[in-house]
Amino acid sequence: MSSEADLVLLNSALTQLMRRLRDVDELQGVGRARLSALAVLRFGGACSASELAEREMVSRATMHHVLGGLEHDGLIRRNPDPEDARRHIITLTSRGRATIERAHRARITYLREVAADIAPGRLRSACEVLDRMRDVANRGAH
Amino acid sequence: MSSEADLVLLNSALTQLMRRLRDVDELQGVGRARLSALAVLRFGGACSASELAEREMVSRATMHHVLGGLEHDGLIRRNPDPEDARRHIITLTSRGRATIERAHRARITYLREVAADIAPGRLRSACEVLDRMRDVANRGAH
DNA sequence: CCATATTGTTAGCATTGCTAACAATAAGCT
DNA sequence: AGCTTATTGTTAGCAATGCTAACAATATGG
Repeated sequence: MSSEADLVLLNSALTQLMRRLRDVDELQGVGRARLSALAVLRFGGACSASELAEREMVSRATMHHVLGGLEHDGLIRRNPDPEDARRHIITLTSRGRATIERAHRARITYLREVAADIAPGRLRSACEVLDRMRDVANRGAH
Repeated sequence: MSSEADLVLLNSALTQLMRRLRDVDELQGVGRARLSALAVLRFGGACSASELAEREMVSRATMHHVLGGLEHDGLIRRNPDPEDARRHIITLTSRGRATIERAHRARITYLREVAADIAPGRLRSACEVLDRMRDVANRGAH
């Protein structure tokens, strides 16, 4: 039983906040898809290119291109899988890990600045609400 | 004085929720940049191509391409400005207006579903928090 | 052993973004 | 008036991110 006006406000706030986070990301000099792939590797662990494509909900061909760029920039390595000659296990290089951690820090720092004048209790409640919404949304997305 | 863990959670929830909203957008059969341009025209009013580019924080060349696609699909019109022969005033066609309103409805409907089990008071508070954060972020972005 | 599936790869396309250049037009200054 | 400068739309050309369709190499299941 949520108010229409609340949801409209939420939609535009989400959209514009996300745009600002994109601006923060762009300062890293690594594209969105590449940064996102690094994040999946960092927080989800090493895996094959196909599995990475699946986690990112992107085609294998697209992930192949993204990984090509990341490898060219020395942020990942493609290691042959000893148990399956078709596969490559994708791992972060130390530069790759440093890059994604720096980008993550930049986002958190930015969010802290932007939330500076929000009462801690209200902020926490809002985070819980969004986390719950994310959960419900992801449940439906599979 | 915001907790690190809250902000980390907020970042991932924002990112993933936004991805779901993108999925909803894609069902409209109109690309992101085009949908966004339609939204600016619908909720900000008719304006020139350059002004549209500025509002979307995108180059004139990029906006020119986006408008080309929208015009080709019959969603906007480029009308010569009687007061300035260089300019075109961009207006929505009725199909363009219908398209952006349908897309907006789809987003709101989706958010309502995803927030179905959140208590109205908590949801409202969360919306206010995000609205405030958006305000602060946009203040810094100009 | 043979059919089928999976994995990575390539080719080719569309969309979204950029910068650099250009012509037409407007605006400002002397 | 004329001359310079700024703005507007446009084009060309590039890069990144996405797609599908096809292919070879390899696994897997009968």
